[in-house]
Amino acid sequence: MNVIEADSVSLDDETGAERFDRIYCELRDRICLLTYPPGTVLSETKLAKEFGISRTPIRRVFHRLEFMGLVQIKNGVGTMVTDIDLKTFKQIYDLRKRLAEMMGELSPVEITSEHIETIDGLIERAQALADHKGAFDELARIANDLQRLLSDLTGNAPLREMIELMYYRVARIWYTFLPQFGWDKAHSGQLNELGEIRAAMVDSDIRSVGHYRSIDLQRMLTQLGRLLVEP
Amino acid sequence: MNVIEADSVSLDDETGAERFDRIYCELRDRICLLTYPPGTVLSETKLAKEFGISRTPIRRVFHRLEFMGLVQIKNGVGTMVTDIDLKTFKQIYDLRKRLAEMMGELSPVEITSEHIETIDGLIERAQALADHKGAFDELARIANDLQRLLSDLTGNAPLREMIELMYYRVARIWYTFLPQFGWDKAHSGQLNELGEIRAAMVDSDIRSVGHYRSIDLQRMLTQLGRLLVEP
DNA sequence: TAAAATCAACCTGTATACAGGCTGCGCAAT
DNA sequence: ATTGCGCAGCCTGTATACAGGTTGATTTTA
Repeated sequence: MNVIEADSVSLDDETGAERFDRIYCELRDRICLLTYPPGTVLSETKLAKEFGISRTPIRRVFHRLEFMGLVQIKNGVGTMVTDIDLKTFKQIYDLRKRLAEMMGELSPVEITSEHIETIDGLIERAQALADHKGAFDELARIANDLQRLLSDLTGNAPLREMIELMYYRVARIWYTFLPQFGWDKAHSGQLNELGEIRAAMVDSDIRSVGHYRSIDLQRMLTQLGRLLVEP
Repeated sequence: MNVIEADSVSLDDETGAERFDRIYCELRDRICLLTYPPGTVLSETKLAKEFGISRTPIRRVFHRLEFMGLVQIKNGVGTMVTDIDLKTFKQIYDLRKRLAEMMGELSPVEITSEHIETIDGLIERAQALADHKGAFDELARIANDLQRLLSDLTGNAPLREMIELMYYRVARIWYTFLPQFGWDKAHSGQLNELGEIRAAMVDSDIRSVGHYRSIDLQRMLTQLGRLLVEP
């Protein structure tokens, strides 16, 4: 009971902007983690009821998600989670590779011990998955958190916004392909990237951080291409 | 009277989405062409009256403009046209230089005779300004149209979106500085860029188009730096 | 039976009343 | 004269009724 009370009190305290962010992040994550897979129809009314508010603020969130490219709003039909064709997927990955390289070149920030601790935490979480074959959802969450860490290391604010935008636009598609790679490959691949990036971070070499990130995006594309050709 | 009738008929025919785009572009251009200079407070109610609609669709436009970084919405205060500090301005220009280079490298499109005709039209308009000292607004409109042409030449759709986003985010600031450069420098500079880009286009060399664009953005930064140091 | 019209049930879009936040003016107390 | 309070008038935020669009099942008709 106390927990519930404390929870509702903290919810009452939040401003309109904070609530907007909370609901926006919640829905974004549901889309990116495939709680709402591509094609899902979202209803303003139902979500308004779920969050205990009216349609108006939900509509605002929907329009932002549409701007991010995560949903498509159709009058009279509904708001649907978008899918991405392979051509666009590759275009975004090509772009992300370049943006990753730029991360270390445009106004880089100083790497602190906090950053190192954060990535150490991610590595620990990834290593802990060795005995949990098939925990793709935790793998995706770690990828989310790694992206957040890399955002912190991107000093050029507009560049950071774009990198995030492109990340969230394809995250769910990447997540869709993940199981097809097989658990071992996906798991070891993530551990590998985390290790490379950590090494670059302890050297305070943001340029290398971006470089490894770029390489890993290319690796993803290559593996995907192999997957699409062979079977 | 007939004109008014025809006008109102065409307005009645447009869908909600078309009206949204029309009003969005209208307000965006008013901001970029300094009809609403930075700091201007926009009122939902007044604009709703001006366009003959209710606050709701205007709010949608406002939220999009906020996402584009052109306005800031403050509860209880109003919706204000944003200003940009010099640090952010430089960050965006650094980013735009890189994006311009990428334009020719990521999935370039084929240059058609239509594209050539378009830039020839722009060059004509710019040359026609030789006898109109101080027509900075037409200079800005030509720059807008050039940006639109370059968008057409950008095959990578997400990259195109980003280039446009960053263009509109700083366009009004660039326009603010323009008169300080002096008419002759601003005018000849634009003619120069148009000529360079046209030459690259007739060679079907999009890579060079992007390169010249990048160079011109750097030139702008250099001139601005000189302006900020000397006086 | 097959095709066409109908309509009910859902969706988003719009208008509007009301709630809540911010600012600055004016008045009162010190 | 100055400081503080209160409130009017503006703003955006929210809830909600209604308008308009879309779809698909159902009924009607040839």
